[in-house]
Amino acid sequence: MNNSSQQQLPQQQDYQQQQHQPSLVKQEPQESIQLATPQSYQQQPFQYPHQAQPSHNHGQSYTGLQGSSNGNINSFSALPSNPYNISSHLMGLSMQNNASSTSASGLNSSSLASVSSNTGLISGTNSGSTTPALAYVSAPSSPILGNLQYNPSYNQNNSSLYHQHPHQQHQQHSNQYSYHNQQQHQPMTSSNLSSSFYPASPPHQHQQQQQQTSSTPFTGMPSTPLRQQQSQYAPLVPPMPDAQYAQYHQILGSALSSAASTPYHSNHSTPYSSMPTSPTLEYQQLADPNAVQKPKRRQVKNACVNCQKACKKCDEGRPCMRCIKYGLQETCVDSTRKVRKKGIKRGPYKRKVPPSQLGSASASATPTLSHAVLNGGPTGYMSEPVTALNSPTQSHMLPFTTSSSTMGIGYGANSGSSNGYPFQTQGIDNSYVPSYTTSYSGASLYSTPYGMNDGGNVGSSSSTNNTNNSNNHYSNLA
DNA sequence: TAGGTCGGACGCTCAACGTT
DNA sequence: ACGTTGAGCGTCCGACCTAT
Ligand SMILES: [Zn+2]
Ligand SMILES: [Zn+2]
Repeated sequence: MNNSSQQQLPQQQDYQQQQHQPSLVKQEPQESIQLATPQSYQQQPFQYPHQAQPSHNHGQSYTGLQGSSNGNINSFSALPSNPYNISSHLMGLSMQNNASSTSASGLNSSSLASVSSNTGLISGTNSGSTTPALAYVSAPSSPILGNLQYNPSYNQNNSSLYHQHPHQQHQQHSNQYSYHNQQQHQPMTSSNLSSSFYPASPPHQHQQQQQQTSSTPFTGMPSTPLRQQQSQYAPLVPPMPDAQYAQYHQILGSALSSAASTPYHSNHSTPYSSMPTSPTLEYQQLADPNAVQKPKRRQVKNACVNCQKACKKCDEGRPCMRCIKYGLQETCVDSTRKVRKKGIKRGPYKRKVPPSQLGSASASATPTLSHAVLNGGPTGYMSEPVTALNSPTQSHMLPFTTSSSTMGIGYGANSGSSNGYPFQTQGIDNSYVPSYTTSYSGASLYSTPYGMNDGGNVGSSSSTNNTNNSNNHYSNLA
């Protein structure tokens, strides 16, 4: 128990947007949580390629570690009655020790530590070193806490960000909440962040990464298999019984067997009404009813933090169906979104060519429809070859210019053109090279200076000065 | 069989562009 | 001023694995 850690809670909670958005930092009442003396978790040195960070940002210091070597750290003197949420108020302790970080006051100088409120997870990273680690602090009275856990999450430059979404990280300099739900957005406070530790998902240890090898940054993992440890708290939060689930949602039984299978709920605005067989898909009517196409997927504007981390379907309700199912209601809050950067020059736009000039290319679509043009896409765009049976039927608008203009042909566009290179090529082969076996990805085909991949996931923010990262999975945080 | 991970496909939004 | 383009960035499908 380290009193000092308690004292620092308040000041360390602003792990994330502290400097840029002070106002968003919510000072939550700190609870008396007693933490074991933080110890720098250095015993498991492992290294990861500096450059080759795993996609998905596994290494970001979402949850790093800080914990006693034996994992038995103490007690949460004030555990909430809610079995599913140990404490939504526990403060995240965060410290960092990297060059760019802000002051590292506190606990172990060498690490960034944080306490996951709802799980009691204490995490920290040692950005400067190669020994990030994560520990779960067991809370005796807690039904869901496990014990020491090593987290492969390593940290990159931005270790200062606690439980932050990769995409958000790259923009820490302009941290702002999404224009989307500003009023709903909550600062990444402990309660909110804690949610970022997805109880139902133990620390992310992707198998492949661990056992592997070159591709894995976690080659030097501790001898103890993470998976083994995970099992201890596998369901950190046991799924809520269906009955309860049903009650919660006020819907009848059978429909509740699983959130996935029965996404519909009156409280959830997401239109599930015409739900096809696929449980998690939401569909929209296609422009062409005759076309046998893959229905368009609908997304919620803002997934909750839990779903976001799990990369699972969320809905508009709060708590969302999924969180309800897993007893994560308390941490089901909207995830934050960054504000799109402005002032980015894009270069000249291509002009679409009228259908008539496209030859046989079928371009039936509405000319004015700029987005999600189905089948054939807008004029001047060619949809993927039919040969791509597996390929998404959504037309990935592959801009191809009929005119022999100098316009860049071949953006390796993906959705909406995410991966194209705006105007330059910088030596990169911009030509469009279809690779339809599965789905092509401009990113995979061409490496960009930014390691661009798809729109949002990897290196999306590429054009920014972001250092960072790569993907959008919150994994490690569990 | 259920649930966790996570690569990457796909969708949405909106500022930059272009045109009127 | 308004329509279009397409990049930024988010969601979440679905394959793969492990645990039960
Ligand atoms: Zn959700
Ligand atoms: Zn939720």
